[in-house]
Amino acid sequence: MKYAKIPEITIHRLSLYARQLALLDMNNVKVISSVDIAEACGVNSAQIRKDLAYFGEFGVRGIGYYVRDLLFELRKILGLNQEWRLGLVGVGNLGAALLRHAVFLKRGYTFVKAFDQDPKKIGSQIGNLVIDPVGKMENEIEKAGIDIGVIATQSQMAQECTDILIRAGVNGVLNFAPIQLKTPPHVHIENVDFTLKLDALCYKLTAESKAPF
Amino acid sequence: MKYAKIPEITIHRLSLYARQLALLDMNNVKVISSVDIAEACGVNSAQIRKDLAYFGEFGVRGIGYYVRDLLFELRKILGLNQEWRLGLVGVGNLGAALLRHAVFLKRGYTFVKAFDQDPKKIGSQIGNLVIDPVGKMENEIEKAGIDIGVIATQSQMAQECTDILIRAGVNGVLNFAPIQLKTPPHVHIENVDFTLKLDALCYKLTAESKAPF
DNA sequence: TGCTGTGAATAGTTTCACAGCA
DNA sequence: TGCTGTGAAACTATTCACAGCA
Repeated sequence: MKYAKIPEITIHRLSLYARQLALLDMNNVKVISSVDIAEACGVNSAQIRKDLAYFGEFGVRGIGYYVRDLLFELRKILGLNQEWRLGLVGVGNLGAALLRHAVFLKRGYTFVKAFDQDPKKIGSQIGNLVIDPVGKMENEIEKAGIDIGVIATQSQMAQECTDILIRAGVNGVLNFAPIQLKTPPHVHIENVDFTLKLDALCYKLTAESKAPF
Repeated sequence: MKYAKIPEITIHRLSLYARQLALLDMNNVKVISSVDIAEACGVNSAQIRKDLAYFGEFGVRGIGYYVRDLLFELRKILGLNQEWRLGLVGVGNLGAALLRHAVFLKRGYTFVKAFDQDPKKIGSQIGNLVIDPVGKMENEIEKAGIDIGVIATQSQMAQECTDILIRAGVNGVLNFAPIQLKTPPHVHIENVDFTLKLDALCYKLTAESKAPF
């Protein structure tokens, strides 16, 4: 085990491995080799062993990895062995869909607050959450003990809302708005940017049709 | 200009640059330097010049880049100077939100078909689209001339639906399901995976609180 | 034997630093 | 002068290949 700083991409892959192991565990698979995880995740097997080596030695030579043990370790590494409290900012089409999305709950993420600036939405209920005004955010976030802010506002509002989140003490932001947020270094941002992914698809489809065959 | 193969990450950055340039153009900025684009996008300025160099010489020494010209070139490179026809598979919370999402239309993407397997949803209307049964997909997709399939189904359905898309001749898939899709090499997949991003946030927030200060 | 863990080799990406040009 | 475009250097990530061990 090394004490180097861990590449971002390794973390993303660990999450991928964890997901795959959860699937295997559900199917009652007990032991698996790095080659088989690699196959399922579309990566090289040495990559997996290297990724894991940042954090310890989890395998058994000649055998492989015990699915449930490795899953447990990965969840511990990623910090998924605890409940995370999310606050949603912007309850438009996308925001509302996220609130209702089962994936979050299944994985220990709970939306405990939702904010919007539209007076027509404020006070209305989605699931068991009542939508609060953005004006109350700064106070409510601290009260509710929110760990992670989820930005699903229009792009124009995103920076302003993020600033409020940060003032309220939130250090992690999941940003769905297609904009580069400016934040102080202690705040962690992850962007979910599907317009960018769509553009990349278009490039590939276009470049391919231009290429000589 | 080089004829090397272009890294995926360069394409993603080009999309980022294009977005930034569109913003500048809207604000009537005429000329900009790589240093200023770099600042706005959070990258190194040499990076931008290198990325552009894959495709040509778009700048003027001593001056910088003409915003509108560079934007035009980037849109051409990415293939955004045409209309793209999208087909949605899975009209759940997320799928319905995507159909209603203004971002797509603003950028030349149009959903021309939507499919679901739920008999209660089939025939109902969202925007100006009537939801069709998944059973009709293979035929309808070819008829509708769909370029890109958007998977917003449950994970269990995602692979099956993708297979149908591919059989119907779709070569580009934007996948919102948290699963690694298996596809033949000529098919391009982009994954929009916010559970993975959330996990990464949790890691960073956790690792930080463990780190020595 | 058959796997993991890892040093070494390779491949890829980013940044520096400056020549070259409007 | 003040920028771009780009070789060279530095850095980072991936893959190979095999020692080491259950």
